[in-house]
Amino acid sequence: MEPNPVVKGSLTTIILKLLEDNGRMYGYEMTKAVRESTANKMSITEAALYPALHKLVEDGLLTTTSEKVDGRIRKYYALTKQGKKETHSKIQALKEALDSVQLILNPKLSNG
Amino acid sequence: MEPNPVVKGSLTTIILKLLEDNGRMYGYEMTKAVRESTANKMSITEAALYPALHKLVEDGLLTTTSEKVDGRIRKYYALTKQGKKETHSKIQALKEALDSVQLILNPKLSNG
DNA sequence: GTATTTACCTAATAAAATTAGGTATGTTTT
DNA sequence: AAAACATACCTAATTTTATTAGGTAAATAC
Repeated sequence: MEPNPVVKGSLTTIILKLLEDNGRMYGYEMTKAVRESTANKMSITEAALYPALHKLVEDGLLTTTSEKVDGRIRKYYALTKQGKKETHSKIQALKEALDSVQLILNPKLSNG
Repeated sequence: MEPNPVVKGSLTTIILKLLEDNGRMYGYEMTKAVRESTANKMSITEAALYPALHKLVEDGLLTTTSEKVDGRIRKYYALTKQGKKETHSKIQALKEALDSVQLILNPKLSNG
């Protein structure tokens, strides 16, 4: 079974959360981390991931450093000070949004 | 506090869910239902809603009937047979997607 | 009679993801 | 050694979806 793409609009926040938890990561590592933590149910596609990473750097939320490991280039990403600040509020906002959708999918039956 | 828009990509499934629960509804009613069931935390904007409804009709998942109530037109929407079928799988898919994001936001700490 | 609520809608733009690739090195399998 | 798979980066074109920013019109509340 192919893993499904992650919930739309959540990618940026997921990246920030991964970096908050792990300090620094490279792109390919993030795709594996998501597949693992969701038991292969969801994945982030590289075609969505890399542009999102570049935008976060552009917006000043991430910094990047390249390293050669085993003959291959890795671009590590880490949160900037500003990135750390915004991470908290974005995670909070996403959690609340998810909770609201849950409320709609599991509405209160209480009318009596 | 203004309610936030609903999680991106979830609108179509939310519409189907509302109609599954309520039999038939009109657009404006759906916007109120979402605000109510989320305690005014989330709303669906009409600018997103109406095009989404029209597309669902076009795709054969909804039918519509117009009624004049208190001098104003209401366009009621209801699930077609095909709409009912697809509703189940779309709700299931959205639930799994939400669960996966939850797993990423609340990762297992279990490494020992 | 003004504001708010009900009730529908669209056009232009922006944001985000998908589709569909491409490049290159290292590792494993046959 | 060739083929397949995994690692690791990337982009261009398109599509999907939502936002911004309105508009129309009738009923109701103030």
